[in-house]
Amino acid sequence: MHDLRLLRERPDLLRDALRRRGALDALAPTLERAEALERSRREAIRAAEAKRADSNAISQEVRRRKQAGDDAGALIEQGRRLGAELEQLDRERADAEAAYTSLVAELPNLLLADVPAGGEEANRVIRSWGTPRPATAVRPHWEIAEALGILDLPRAAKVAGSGFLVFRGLGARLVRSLMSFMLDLHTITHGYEELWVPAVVNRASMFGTAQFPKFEDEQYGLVAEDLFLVPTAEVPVTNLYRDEILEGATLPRAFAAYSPCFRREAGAHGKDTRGLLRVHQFDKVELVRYSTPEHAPAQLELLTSHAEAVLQQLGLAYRVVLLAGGDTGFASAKTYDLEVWAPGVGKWLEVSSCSTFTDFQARRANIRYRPAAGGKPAFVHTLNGSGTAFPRLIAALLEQYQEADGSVRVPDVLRAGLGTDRLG
RNA sequence: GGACGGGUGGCCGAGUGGUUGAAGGCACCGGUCUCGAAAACCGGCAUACCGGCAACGGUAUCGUGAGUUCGAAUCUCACCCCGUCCGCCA
Repeated sequence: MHDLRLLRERPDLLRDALRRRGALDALAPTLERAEALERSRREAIRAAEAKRADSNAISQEVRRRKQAGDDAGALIEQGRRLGAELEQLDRERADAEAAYTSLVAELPNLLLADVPAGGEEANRVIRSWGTPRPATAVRPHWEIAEALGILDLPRAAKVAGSGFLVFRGLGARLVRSLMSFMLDLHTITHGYEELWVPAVVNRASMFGTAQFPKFEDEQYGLVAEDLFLVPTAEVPVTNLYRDEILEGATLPRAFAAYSPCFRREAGAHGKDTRGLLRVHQFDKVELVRYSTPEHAPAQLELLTSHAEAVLQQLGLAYRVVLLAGGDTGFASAKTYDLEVWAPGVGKWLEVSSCSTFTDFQARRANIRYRPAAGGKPAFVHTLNGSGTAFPRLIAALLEQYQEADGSVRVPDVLRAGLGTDRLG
């Protein structure tokens, strides 16, 4: 959600962001309609409020006359007629406002100045870490996992459907170990507060983080309850402080939460369908930070470094990619993707996406802070990043650490949790 | 799932149809007093939108939404949430 005043006074900023997102052509008509709607909206508000003022004045006069013992019958009749007119004007106002806000809700966030224009091809690798294992003589992870008996895709498909997972034995224990490893790293070393949150959320939460209304068809819903399975812990964690005012002195605040994540992946049929690359339910430890506006850019760098630490401790080669405008998510103002090298499939796999949302989510969710220096409450900046998503990480681990004899070496930091230094 | 009670400003809390955006208190800000502080006292203190260069004016907001009424925090209905008791249950 944008500041409506900014929208009115600096439409050039929005146009620039849309251009860098490569969405200007697609959204220019929306923008023009919004600008036209804004005018009729204001006219409707003015008309309705003027009529309401008349109506209020009549009510006051009725009261005065009644107290004075005078007859108010004619006035009451006048008020009645005014009320009918008012109803009409109010309806027009409501229609104009609804049309305008629903249109504005479709506009993506502005972009920070250093986000490159263009689509995926304009993404920039900012830095790399580790030595990628050559993509030769390494089997893809689904073959390794099947051979080790730690993943049972056919039975997962039987009990739930394609795109769902059953880990078994050390595979299941690997998931559990990753959960502990990541949460310990972020809470003990990086200072995050650990949260355990609902796996379902309501509409207001989905709107707050901007999954709704634009991406409703990506979500699994519990129809009878009007609740939705979380696509990421970002939703419950960011909405934790919805409609609240935080003390400025308590910022920045940092939360780490494990949750299962559910995504319909509508429209992604046929892409990365094998193995662990794209599934409907996966596990993730999510990092969320609340910041004042001035510190948010630095907070994004810090958050990204915390997600990177996971990969470093696991000894996995990765690269940090600054997404171009066209690849940057709807609500994000700037995003770094962390891509881990998976030699078996010969691809860099996105295991984390670290973003700053400026005040875009905070407006929608009405999350404010009272500046420590005093002054009016202002919207916080929200940030989040995966730290990290499990399935693709597991794929990279299996492919990176497979030995010639078919077994898989376990990185040091997972040995205690797994109770072994070798799978197979 | 059933019965009853309740949701008012940053917080607590009055208010059951008419100058109530809403008493009072706390917190916060400014001042007087003081060497300084506390206390006491005085004053200030919601947000959003619309119009206006501005002073200022208007409108909305008492859980949410609809309704009754000339007029709703106050009456009606639905829903949400919290509490207490009962039932059920891992």
